[in-house]
Amino acid sequence: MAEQRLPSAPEAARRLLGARIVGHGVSLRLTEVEAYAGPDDPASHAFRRTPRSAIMYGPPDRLYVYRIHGHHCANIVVATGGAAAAVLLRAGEVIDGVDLARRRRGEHHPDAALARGPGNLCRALGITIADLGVDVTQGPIRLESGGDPGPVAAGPRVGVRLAADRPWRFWLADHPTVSAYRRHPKA
DNA sequence: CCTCCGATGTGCT
DNA sequence: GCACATCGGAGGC
Repeated sequence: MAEQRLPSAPEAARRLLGARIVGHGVSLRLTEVEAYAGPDDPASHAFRRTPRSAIMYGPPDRLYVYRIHGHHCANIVVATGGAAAAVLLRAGEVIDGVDLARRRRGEHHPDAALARGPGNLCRALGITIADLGVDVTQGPIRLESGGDPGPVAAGPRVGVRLAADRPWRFWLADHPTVSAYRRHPKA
C-alpha cells in the first residue's frame, strides 16, 4: 500500500464544501466552512489542550459542538498532518426538511438564510450540545460526500481576533446562503 | 459602513 | 472573580 499524505486543515475544510449534513429531520449542503488547525493556530479552541478542546485531540469524524453567547456552533474533527484540526460548519443550503428548519428558525426568514451563519446552521439542523461527540460516519448526524462543489472562494475567517489574516474560510462563489464577512474589531 | 449588546460557558488568575 | 469569545440581531452614521 502506498503511503498517503494527510491533508492540511485548509485542504480538509475545502473538501467538505458541497458535502451533505443529514440529521434531526433536515439535510443541507455545505456552502461555507472554516479551517482551524490546533496547536499551530492561535484562533483555534485547540490551540491549547483543555477539557473543552480535548475532543479535537481524539479520533476524527466527531462533532465538536460548543456554545457561545447563547448560540451553538458545530465543527467536524478532521484527520490532518497536524494535531487537533477541525472544520467549522458556517453555512449551508437546506435540501430536505425545509419546513422543519423554518419552524426552528422562525417563519420570516428566506430559505437562503435558514442556515446562514454557524449559529443559525445549528438551529436549522437542531444541533445542540447533546450532539457533542457524535460520530458523523455512523451517528444520528451524518456527513455524506457530495459532488463537485463548483467554483470555490477563500478569505479570512469571520470574527477571530488572532491569526485574523489566514485565508482559511472557504465558500461556494456567489452562493446566496453564504454569510457576510466580519472582521474582529480588535484584530 | 460601523458599533453596541444580550446572554453564558470556559479558562485564567 | 473576571475577561473574553469560531455569534446574531438591531440600530446608528
